[in-house]
Amino acid sequence: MSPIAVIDFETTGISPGQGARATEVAIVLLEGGRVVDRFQSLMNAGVHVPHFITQLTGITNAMVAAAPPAERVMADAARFVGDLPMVAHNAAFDRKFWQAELARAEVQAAQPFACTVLLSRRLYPHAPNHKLGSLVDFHRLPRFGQAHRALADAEMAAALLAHMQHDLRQRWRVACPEHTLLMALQRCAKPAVAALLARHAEPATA
DNA sequence: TGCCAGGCCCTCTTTAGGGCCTT
Repeated sequence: MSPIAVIDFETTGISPGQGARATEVAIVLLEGGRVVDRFQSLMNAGVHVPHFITQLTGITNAMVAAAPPAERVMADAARFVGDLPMVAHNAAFDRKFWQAELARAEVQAAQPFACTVLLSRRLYPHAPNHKLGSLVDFHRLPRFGQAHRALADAEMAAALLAHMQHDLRQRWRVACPEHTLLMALQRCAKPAVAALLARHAEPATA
């Protein structure tokens, strides 16, 4: 199975269009259901970290001030990812920051993003909700480190993705749940999910 | 003055509204 880069950002706010900047990025490479490599760094974008964000993440202004410049971190992150397809939990959020921070670093960003929220809504419609922590508990997956830190959340998103790929193989008989299938699945209208998975299922053996 | 994200998705919908999800 081809590797997938699972990413998570910690930021100063909700939208780069409103001036929010990244404070930390973590990326884990998932291959064959296992994490095979990791990238993590705080970054200094020269902005103030709101008190609310420090309470949520534990990331302080002093930590960010001591971190390497955001442009250098993002250039390193882009080299780490290469042209691998990407996954994030609520990918619309992380994709916005990935593209905005890479643009500031003058680095191209063309990776396709799949979203574990959209996938979870299709594969597990009976989950109590689709927050990352709730899904980790719902599927009885291990927790990693401090929630709302980038590496811990990226590890949990990767564990969730690996669990989805396992279920696609075991429950829906999908032989090869690669990133292209994940992209098709997350775009698929919910009533058509079963038909899509059936088209990708291995033929039943006699 | 008052507002300030945005894409997805459900429903008391479709000429709309509001909750979810991320920090």
